[in-house]
Amino acid sequence: MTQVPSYDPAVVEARWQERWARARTNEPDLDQPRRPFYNLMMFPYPSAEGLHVGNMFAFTGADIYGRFKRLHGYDVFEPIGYDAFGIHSENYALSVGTHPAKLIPQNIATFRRQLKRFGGMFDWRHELSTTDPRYYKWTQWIFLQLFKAGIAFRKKAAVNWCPKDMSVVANEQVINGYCERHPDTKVEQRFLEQWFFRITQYAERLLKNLDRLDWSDSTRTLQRNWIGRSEGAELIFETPAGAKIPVFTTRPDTVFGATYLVLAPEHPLVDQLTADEQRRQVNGYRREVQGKDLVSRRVGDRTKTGVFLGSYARNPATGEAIPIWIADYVLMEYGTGAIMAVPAHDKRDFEFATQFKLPIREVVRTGEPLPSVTEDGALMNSGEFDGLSCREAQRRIVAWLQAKGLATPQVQYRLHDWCISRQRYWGPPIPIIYCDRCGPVGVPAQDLPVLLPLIEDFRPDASGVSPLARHKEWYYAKCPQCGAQGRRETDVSDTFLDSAWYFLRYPSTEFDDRPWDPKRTTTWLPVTSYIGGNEHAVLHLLYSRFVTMVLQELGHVPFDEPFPKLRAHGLIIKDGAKMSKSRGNVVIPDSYIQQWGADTFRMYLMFLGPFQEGGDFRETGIIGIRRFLEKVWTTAHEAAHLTPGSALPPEVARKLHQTIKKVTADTESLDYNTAIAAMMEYENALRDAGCAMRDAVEPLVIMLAPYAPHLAEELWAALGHDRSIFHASWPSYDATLAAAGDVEVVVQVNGKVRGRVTVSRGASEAEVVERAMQDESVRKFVDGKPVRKTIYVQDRLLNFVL
RNA sequence: GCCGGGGUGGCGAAAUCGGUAGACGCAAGGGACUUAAAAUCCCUUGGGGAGCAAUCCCCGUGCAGGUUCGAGUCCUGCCCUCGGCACCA
Repeated sequence: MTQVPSYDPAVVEARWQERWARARTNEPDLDQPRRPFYNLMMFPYPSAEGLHVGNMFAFTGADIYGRFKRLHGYDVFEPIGYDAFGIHSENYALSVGTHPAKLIPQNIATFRRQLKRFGGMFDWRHELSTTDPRYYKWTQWIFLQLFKAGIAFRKKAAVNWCPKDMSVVANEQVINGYCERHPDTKVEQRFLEQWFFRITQYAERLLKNLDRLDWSDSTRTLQRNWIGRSEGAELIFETPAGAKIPVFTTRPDTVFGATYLVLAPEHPLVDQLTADEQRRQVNGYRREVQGKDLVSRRVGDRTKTGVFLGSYARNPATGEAIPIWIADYVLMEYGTGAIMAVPAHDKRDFEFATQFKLPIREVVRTGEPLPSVTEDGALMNSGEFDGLSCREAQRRIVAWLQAKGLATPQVQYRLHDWCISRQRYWGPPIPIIYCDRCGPVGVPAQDLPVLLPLIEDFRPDASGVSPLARHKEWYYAKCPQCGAQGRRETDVSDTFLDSAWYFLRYPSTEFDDRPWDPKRTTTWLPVTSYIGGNEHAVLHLLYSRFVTMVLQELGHVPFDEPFPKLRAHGLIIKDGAKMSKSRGNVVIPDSYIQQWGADTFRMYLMFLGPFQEGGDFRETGIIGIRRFLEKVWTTAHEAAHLTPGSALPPEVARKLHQTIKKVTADTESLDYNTAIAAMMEYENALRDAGCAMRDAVEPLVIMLAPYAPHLAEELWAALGHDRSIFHASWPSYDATLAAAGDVEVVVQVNGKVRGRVTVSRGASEAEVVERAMQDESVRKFVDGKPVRKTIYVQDRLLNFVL
């Protein structure tokens, strides 16, 4: 018996991590790659608790894919960085009383240590942090490109305002209308002038390009629904005084049933349309709505509220005067901020009309009870259009009203323009100087970055002025155009802007005179494979696509889609919910790695369930992976002591080729759990056959390398190789051999399994029928009755229908 | 309420094209080895029933229907659960 050393993951893993770093194993030649493969994973937000198991699940899955491609001969570039700006860091810093500029480097140091310990194939030369001035200089530069192109603009928009914090709070900080930090304080709305990006201008392109992206269908569906294209028409309702109220509707066919109008409370025409006797009530309602936070205005079936303005407008189809109301279920942000209410055929309008006793007129006969929303029906109560189908009527009615100047066909998107202003401290300052004479002026490129000053009192105070505005030496700056004294923009930008371009920066991190090097960019981008969480399926991905599209239009990058191939992984659930600090269910991987080793823990996470679906974190079962690795360890060491020569036993050879086939396919499709199961089966087969031959073991060690890289390196070296296993090639399989061998065909009688026959693969139907009829049990159930029909599925099943 | 996932043994799961439901692993039970224990190895393990036995029969993939020779897989309606959300006209 050969002497097999014992497996000590701590020693093995430290050894190989040190060797990888020394030999620069994971640093591809970015300038002269033969087969570049940009393997990107969504960078983490470096929280104070450290990298959690959910992060590690994501990174392991992405790393396995990168290593798999490396073994296929690609020059894999796998960078990592930190998305470290934002409200979370700032709030955390406030709560512990330490400056974020001090906290973040600590957090990053922890993350870096954890990322190195788990054995990711990261190219550490290209690490980046969004908080680094060398990085956010270019975030600001991108803002300026959009500003110059007219894509960045200012407008007023509502924010959540906590009177106690004297500060803006995010939607997620609003709990049932109250401030997260002050449970007794109601959050209000305030209207502030803010910077927006005109993403809506790109809605059609963002939507259309989805068709050619290699993304999962569910992610594309989420994006499509978010963009929310709907076709309809803008109809004009005129008041006796001549005011024109445009409304957007997807159902112009129901215009004869529009019995009142509803405007958003913020609608600019409300003042003008309010009758004197209603003014007090209207103003009261508007105040009430403004007193509500933004969050409680969304979601769910709420009781409808609203107020009559006391005035009327003319229905363009019927000519009758219908009342005008305001209600908070109509949003200023969508369409024209006004709707024609058709209570008979819209659920919300129906509820509202019922509550306020407004007339309901059925105009589509559908045979269903009101409100009937289907478009399968014929028009009624609609004058000359009676009897038409809804589709037909939509075209005809719009054409008819259009001729009278009262309608325009229109496409509306649910997507809003992107508000990038944050009334906060911890972010990149928006590089704008306000000048009384010149207006908002962009900071010249040579003056970038506009450094975020390291002020101690970044806490919002009672003045209600942004923290940055209190620092006069920073706040006042010369107008770049006329030289007069100007004031800096004191808002910082959204973290989604930081992460909307980080993939462009990674290959070019060493350049300070350009955001990305053109040659590096054409060599490595667009990103070959992007893997990240489904929770970012909408915002991050949409914003990145938008920024890339604009940069392409402006001539800065040669492609308009940054992520041609994307795969979304599932979430790791703990105690019935995703891991988050607020839920207190965060699991940190360190102790598991210490106890079991990174390789075991990586594989354990991947074996938990399907990578693209995620699963519940639990602690039982890690031992199973460890046992498997120990078995491979033993088998490989035994093989190392045998002299190669004789051919593999046929059943081992067959199983080997079947395994290579399955592991190759499953790893490519990210079905890591079943790939691991296949390797386990193979190792079991080797032990059953008592076969520890080099030709049987080496392919297994290579297949294991993406999953358990340190262990694979160690075994590869033990097998006598002196270069890293990642210079080896992925094993190929012989399809004929993989398909060889006998198969068991199930024999059914009337759909029930009554017997099994073993035949050689690809046997003819006649042969299988003959064999099946010899089976006693099958004969018993056929019982001499005539077989009406025989169904044969090659190599699988035979069914006699009597 | 809307959008997108998911629901299969005691547990995590597998079944890739409508064709043997439960691969692989955990846990549990039994056995071998050991002075003993740990580790390791071997066997059993969806539920119910028949048989001395080899073995055989019935039921079973959230619920109720449907299509089909055949449904975990397809269709209709519902329930539960996770993630996202901006009552989107």
